[in-house]
Amino acid sequence: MTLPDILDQLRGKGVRLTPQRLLILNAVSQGGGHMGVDEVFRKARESYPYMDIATVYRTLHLFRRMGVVTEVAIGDRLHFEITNPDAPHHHMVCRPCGGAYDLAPDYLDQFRNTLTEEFDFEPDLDNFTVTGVCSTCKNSGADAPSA
Amino acid sequence: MTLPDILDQLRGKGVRLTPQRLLILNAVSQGGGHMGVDEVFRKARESYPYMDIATVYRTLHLFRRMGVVTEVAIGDRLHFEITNPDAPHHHMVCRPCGGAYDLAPDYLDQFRNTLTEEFDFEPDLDNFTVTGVCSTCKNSGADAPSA
DNA sequence: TAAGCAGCCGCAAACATTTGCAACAGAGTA
DNA sequence: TACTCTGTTGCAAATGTTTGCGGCTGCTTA
Repeated sequence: MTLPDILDQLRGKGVRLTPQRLLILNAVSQGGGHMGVDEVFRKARESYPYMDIATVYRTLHLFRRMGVVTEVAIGDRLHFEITNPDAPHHHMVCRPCGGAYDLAPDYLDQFRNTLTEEFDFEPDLDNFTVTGVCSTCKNSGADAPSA
Repeated sequence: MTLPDILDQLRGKGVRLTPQRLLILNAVSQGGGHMGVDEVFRKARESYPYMDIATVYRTLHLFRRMGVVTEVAIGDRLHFEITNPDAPHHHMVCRPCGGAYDLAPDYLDQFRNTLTEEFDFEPDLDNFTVTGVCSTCKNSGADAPSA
């Protein structure tokens, strides 16, 4: 999914492409991994100093609704990445170190089936995040209880 | 787990029992289900009009750290319930209607085992919430995409 | 290219939550 | 009971996020 593809997709849904939106999309796509809201804001403001933080929030939420970006909860803050429909994945976020790891979707398939079959509950598992403690932190004792 | 038991448990951990904390604990336990922060605040303020919202936040977070209450994310707001160690459970939260359903822990056991064995990642599945669409909302079309 | 409209932007205020600080109050000790 | 120490409270300010509103602009039609 390249940037031009994403722009076509947005245009197709009737989303107006403003300079602000292009800057925000660029910021997320160039950020590499998962970008925090303030990172996106600062990066976009480098090119356009009048950029408003409210616009960043509104635009990121719009992009999420449109499926263009995916949000990942890291700590108690939301981060965003470009959605890649060719390689959907979930996330494992390490509480002690804040690291985010990708998780292939099939690890959750069985869980999804169970909820659907047993409870007729359709879980939101397109974009799923599980927090915990990663191997590195576990071995360094970073999550040792303090009592 | 009765209230006196909880108080003993807190005292045992060296937590100071102030009138404000007792009121907040009472509010959560009398609320029945999952209480929002403002619900706890309003209920506690009925008995003590000087109750401060900051105290409510600080106390609920303290109780959570102590394992006395459990937090459940409903929508984008946190709710709290008294922890019941005899019947641990997870939650399914319906996005359209905000309903919260209990989920027995064994539905997640296999998922936990997989993450631990494959990735040496220790997930936080003591208090797990999965959002989605419940049976009722699914059948009434409450979550139908608006195109 | 010009005009019109729906939707977007920047601003400021509202809201939810967290934090710093000085005064206060449990709980232990004498 | 009086004293002391440490942790808690209420207040207010800071922070992160959302929303209302008037003016502006991308996009479409002619």
